[in-house]
Amino acid sequence: MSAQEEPSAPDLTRNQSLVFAALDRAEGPMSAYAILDAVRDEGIRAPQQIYRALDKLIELGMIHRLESLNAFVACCHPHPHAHQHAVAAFSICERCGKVGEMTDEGLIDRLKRLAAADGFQIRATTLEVRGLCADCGRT
Amino acid sequence: MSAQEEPSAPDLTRNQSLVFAALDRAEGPMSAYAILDAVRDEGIRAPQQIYRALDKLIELGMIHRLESLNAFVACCHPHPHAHQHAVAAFSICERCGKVGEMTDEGLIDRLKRLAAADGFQIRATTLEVRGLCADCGRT
DNA sequence: TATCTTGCGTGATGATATAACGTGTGCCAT
DNA sequence: ATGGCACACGTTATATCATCACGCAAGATA
Repeated sequence: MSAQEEPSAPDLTRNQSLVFAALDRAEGPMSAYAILDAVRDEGIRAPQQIYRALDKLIELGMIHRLESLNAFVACCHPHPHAHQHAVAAFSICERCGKVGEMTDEGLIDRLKRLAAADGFQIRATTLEVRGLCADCGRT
Repeated sequence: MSAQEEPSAPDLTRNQSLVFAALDRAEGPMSAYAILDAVRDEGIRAPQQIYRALDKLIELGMIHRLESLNAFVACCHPHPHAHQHAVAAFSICERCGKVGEMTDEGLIDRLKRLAAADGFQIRATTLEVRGLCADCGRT
């Protein structure tokens, strides 16, 4: 570990901050265009501005993309950036839309080994399950 | 298990057959519009016709959707339809585009348990890894 | 026959994502 | 200081992916 790690995320640009704030407020997944609507008042006008911010935030590990939803969520981890965060699995409730973020080192390990058996080197992982969350499962 | 299971897939409609054949020939993922281009000669003209066929083929388990690619692949399993097929994990090479289909019952089990710990009931699973395949990994 | 279901064909539209271009700003080696 | 570089920005246009809504036709079924 090297010396200076600010605990919070100071180095976001204005657009990146606005986009992250919108996602963070939402406490649920938002599409890029929903985010655009949410920040239009702050002077952002074009999809491209959103997508550029999203790319950066993903790179920083502050948000995740949900491929099966074409949407984005703020990462649930307490510390907003820096510090390696493990590959996450997402549970997406098809009834209420709530998204849970889960981590299981053993699961990831197993996946890595499965891929490695075919000589495949993993660079990124998408792990999403859809179904009913605890609340909705009670019917 | 009930009585009649034809070993092959006889009950596809014309459009469904054309779409499946295109995917099967390709031996790689195709977008819906790429499929459309591939079957335009056979009289198919509109996206809707493709998407309807894709929906049915997915329902039959003959093809898979790759969420992280917004594309589709023919299922690698020998038997084209009927007979329950396990949840699959896909490895997607970012260099050559090749897609591998892997299965690991233990992995799925672990995922199920992880979800169940939160009271989540799984109905569908997306499991895709991106990286370098064995060939491309040799640089 | 009357009705149901299922798939089809079509035109329009909605939703998601990127291309391509130029501008501005900070950095810093020359 | 000035020229080059890297990076984010703003904007227009366009590409790509997916669905809606309508009506028609054929086969099942009662």
